[in-house]
Amino acid sequence: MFAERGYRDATVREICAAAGANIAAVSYYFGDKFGLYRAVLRVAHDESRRRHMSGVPGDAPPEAQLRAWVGGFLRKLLDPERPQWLPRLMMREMVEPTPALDEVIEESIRPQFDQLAGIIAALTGRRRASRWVREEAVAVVGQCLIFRHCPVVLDRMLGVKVLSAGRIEELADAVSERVLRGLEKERRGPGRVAGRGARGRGVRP
Amino acid sequence: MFAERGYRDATVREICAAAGANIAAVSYYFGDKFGLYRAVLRVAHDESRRRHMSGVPGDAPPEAQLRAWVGGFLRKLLDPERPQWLPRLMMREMVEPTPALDEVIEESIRPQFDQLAGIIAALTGRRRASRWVREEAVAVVGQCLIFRHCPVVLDRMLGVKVLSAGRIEELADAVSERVLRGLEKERRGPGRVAGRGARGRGVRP
DNA sequence: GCGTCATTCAAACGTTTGTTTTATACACGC
DNA sequence: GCGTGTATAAAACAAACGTTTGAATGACGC
Repeated sequence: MFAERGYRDATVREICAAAGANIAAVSYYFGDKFGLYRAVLRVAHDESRRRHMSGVPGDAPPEAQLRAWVGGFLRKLLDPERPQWLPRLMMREMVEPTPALDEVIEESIRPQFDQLAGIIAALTGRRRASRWVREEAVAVVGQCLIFRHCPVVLDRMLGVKVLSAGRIEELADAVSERVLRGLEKERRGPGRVAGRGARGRGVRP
Repeated sequence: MFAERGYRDATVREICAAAGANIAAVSYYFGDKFGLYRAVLRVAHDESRRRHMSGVPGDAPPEAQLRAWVGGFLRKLLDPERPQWLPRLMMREMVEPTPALDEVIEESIRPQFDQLAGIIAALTGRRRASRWVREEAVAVVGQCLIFRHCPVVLDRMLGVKVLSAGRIEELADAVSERVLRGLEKERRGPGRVAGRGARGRGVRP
């Protein structure tokens, strides 16, 4: 409910009603409403970390790694079959930061971002910590986040429901191919498979 | 105040106090709180449209148009010298849509988006309304929006303050160059009367 | 001067909010 | 059985919210 309606709009009465608990329970167990929110946030990115860290094979060519990373990220953001409140809660925390944001950044966002930067570094032969690589990574993240950030607007601009389950892998293909096209000139020899390296790995349902 | 604290958290009493007006004025002039919000939203994107529509020269080469569009968009989002509440308000409306979102989409977002799609169409020779062009446009928007969406996180990931005034043009350069790199293969020559219609081989399967 | 209208103001209204209180039910050691 | 500590329940609490009321103010035409 915090994810869906925001901290302020989610009332303890509704939360307790949905949980089948008494209103006084939140004060009894968490001190106050914000204590409950912090607890929710904690289990949120515990869950998030456990789910995502797997899935990007370290020995595959970097093109495939990029496709796998984008796919994992988009599934985490959009897959209707997994709890949507996880990414929604983090989105909210970014747009409207509470004192709890720092913890989310260090424990959940940075490791994932560094992983992506590593893949781009491997693709281009540049240093993972370089400004250029990190800005490219930001561009990749931006292309993914917009789908979670304003799906309603995108549905209207594209004329389709982006959030539908089948579309996710298509989106991941499109994003990673676009990124690879953009990096074409910078790509170094070994893994060079003319953009096809990333294909065919999709876990289509 | 709606932009800074959200519709719900901004109270009528605070707004009226800051405006030097009486509390009953909002009921008298706007009907209720939401009427006031809609009025604010209206002047917001009136202002927004007036400011942005200028500046993208229609007769320049499409590469320059793209750079101008991105620059204008990023300045609108980030320039600390112009009122920040404008883009913040729209961001909020996207993340947490109210019944007023429809109006914002049609009157403010869509014209701007179509303008970008037109530029990409001119760059690649594809139809402005095609799915491919519109998805490329979404990618451009995504790369820009992320800077307004979660500046705090980006500062931490990049190790610099992205919002500083001097950086905006650098960012615009980086984004438009990255996009042009990604469209390289699709670009048609500067002699721009080349064949109309769908350019043979689609990238999409 | 006077009535009329639009506007402003302080006060009050009825809800809803997060939180606290008070009472009750249950489990366990002795 | 009994006291003790823990968990749940319903009710009450004060504060804050959006909104309404009714009186006061001022300008204007006649």
